[in-house]
Amino acid sequence: MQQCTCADKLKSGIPLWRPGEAAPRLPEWAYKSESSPGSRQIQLWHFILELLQKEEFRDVIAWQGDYGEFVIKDPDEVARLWGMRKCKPHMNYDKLSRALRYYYNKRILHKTKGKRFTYKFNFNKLILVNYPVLDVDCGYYGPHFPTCEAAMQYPRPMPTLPSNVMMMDGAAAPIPPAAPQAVPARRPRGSVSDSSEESAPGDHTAEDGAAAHARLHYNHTMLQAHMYDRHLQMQEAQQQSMFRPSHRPPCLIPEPLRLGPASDPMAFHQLPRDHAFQPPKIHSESLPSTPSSLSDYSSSPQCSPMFDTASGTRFSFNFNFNAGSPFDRKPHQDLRSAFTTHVRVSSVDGEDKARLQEVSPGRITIDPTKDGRRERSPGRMPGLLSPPRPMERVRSRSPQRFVPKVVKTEEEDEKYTRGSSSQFLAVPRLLPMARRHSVDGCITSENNEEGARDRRQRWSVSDMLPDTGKAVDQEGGQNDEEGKDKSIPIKLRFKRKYSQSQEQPEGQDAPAPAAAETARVVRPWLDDDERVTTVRPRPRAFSTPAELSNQNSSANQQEKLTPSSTAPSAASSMGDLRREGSQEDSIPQGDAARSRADRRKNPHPLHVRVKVEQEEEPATPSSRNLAHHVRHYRPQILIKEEPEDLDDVFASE
DNA sequence: ATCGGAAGCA
DNA sequence: TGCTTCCGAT
Repeated sequence: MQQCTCADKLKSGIPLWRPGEAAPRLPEWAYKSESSPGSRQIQLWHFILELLQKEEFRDVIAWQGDYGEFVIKDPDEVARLWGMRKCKPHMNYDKLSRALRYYYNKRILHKTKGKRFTYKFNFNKLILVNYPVLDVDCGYYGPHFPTCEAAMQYPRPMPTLPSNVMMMDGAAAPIPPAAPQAVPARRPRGSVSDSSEESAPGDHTAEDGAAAHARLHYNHTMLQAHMYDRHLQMQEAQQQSMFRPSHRPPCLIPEPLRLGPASDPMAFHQLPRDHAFQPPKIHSESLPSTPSSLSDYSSSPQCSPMFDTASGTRFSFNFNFNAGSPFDRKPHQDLRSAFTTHVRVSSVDGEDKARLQEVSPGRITIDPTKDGRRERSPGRMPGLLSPPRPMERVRSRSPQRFVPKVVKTEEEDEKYTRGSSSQFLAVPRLLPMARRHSVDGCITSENNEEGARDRRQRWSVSDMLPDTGKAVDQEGGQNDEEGKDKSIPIKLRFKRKYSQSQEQPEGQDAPAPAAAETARVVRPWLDDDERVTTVRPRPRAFSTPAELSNQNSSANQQEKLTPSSTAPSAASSMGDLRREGSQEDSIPQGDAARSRADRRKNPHPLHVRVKVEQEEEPATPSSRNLAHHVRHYRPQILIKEEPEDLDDVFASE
């Protein structure tokens, strides 16, 4: 019996059939599954990424348009190749596209509407699902298949990045990454195997499992943190370009320091360049012709998704910070969006608002006690930037000082529904709190009277927090209902109120604005699927609005954003924020005790509400496919930013 | 062209 | 579980 599988043939170099040939009559082995116990077949999206990486298939399938977007130029050929790989000689585009459509529900892909044969990867999803990005075991797949370390042609550390700022789970100091030599032997190309089992940290290295895991954790955190930073920088720049006269700062990011291996926690960039995967060009007509003034981002990366084909499970990106093409920016931003996921600012003081987008990974503070100014939220700081594996739903134990002011909009609601999934990477708008504005139908309280009432409302809310010891409704029994509710636990009372307000139709016949808004906006409890972490904004000195105001308008084109965009855009969000921040002179200082300079240098950390949000279940799953849908029901992360504490917010009003 | 239900397969 | 196959609807 011939046990030769497709995989065997591929490994041995025996072609199944050449692209372009008529569908052959396949030999017997071709009809056998290549799957065998312990090794899963290649998945379609892996395969797509493979093709996208290979130069020779540029005329068949290629990156195009936005980041993660690709166009199948020759559907029949792609189908044939896929069928070849899967030993399905009758594969065609109709079938292949059905498989692709299944990725819609899984949020791996979505269709680029209006563009034929054009789909877009949801790298956000991929990253989360395939966490960790880094692994100590990095397979090698030949020149087209980057090793992990090559994939992590990591941006050189920011000069401002202290060596001890990342503190995950209480770790006081970073664990240095393994030396490159520790990377295990390379796997020959062609071994299509799922390394999910075989690449567990420590499996192939001499280091002890805990250390490996810690390092992995660290690496992943660093990666995400850095991406997060770059994401924010990009948003900042783009947003500036949208709302400021054009003119660009000479250099947003200082020339990176060349750090030695000992001091460089992410020394991947010192690895040989020939391992680096040359990313597909992410050029496109949708990207702007960026003026040279933009190109002085010293560390603009070439950033391209890469699938670790050897592992079959990991997904990574290439950073080439030496190859800063202006065309890199959009992808770059999207990539970072993938890590920041959804950021919303709802309540910060003027300066923090203005600086929020400058949050630096080097300043992401997991251990909040470092700031001696005041005590922070206790308890574990969940992995906003380093999600635990597996993703766990953690209930924040003590959200005492945590008074979120989340303005929930229909837009936001829709954003997380499948219907608007075309904006996977969109970052929701940031809603300034100190001076709340009406956004998409949200009720405002701009005038003084309402503002005052609003303050009372919010104070009352904070007073109702369990830890204040003042669980007395200072609203003075606005209605009988509320008086009756006194016997109800506070949290439940608020939940009820919140729910009621959510059910209120927006717009006409709204109840008293302040009450409605307060009820809608303030949600002082943590839901079961929410957690709290803390982010410290990067010091203002790193980039100022004035510097950023020089941004030209090309980023606008780059984003292809319009005010009427269906989904809130990062840039518009940041625009809201920036405009708020620019009014800082008109906003009373939130922390009178601190000088402005001091606050620039040491911005208050921000509480971040991290929501592990279940995807919306697809509507009306069929009976048979119900289980199917459930299988694909995966969590996502929603990040909502919160003020460090109430003093800043309330004092600023 | 695209979508998605349904059933089947490994 | 991840498709593959088929097919009716839009």
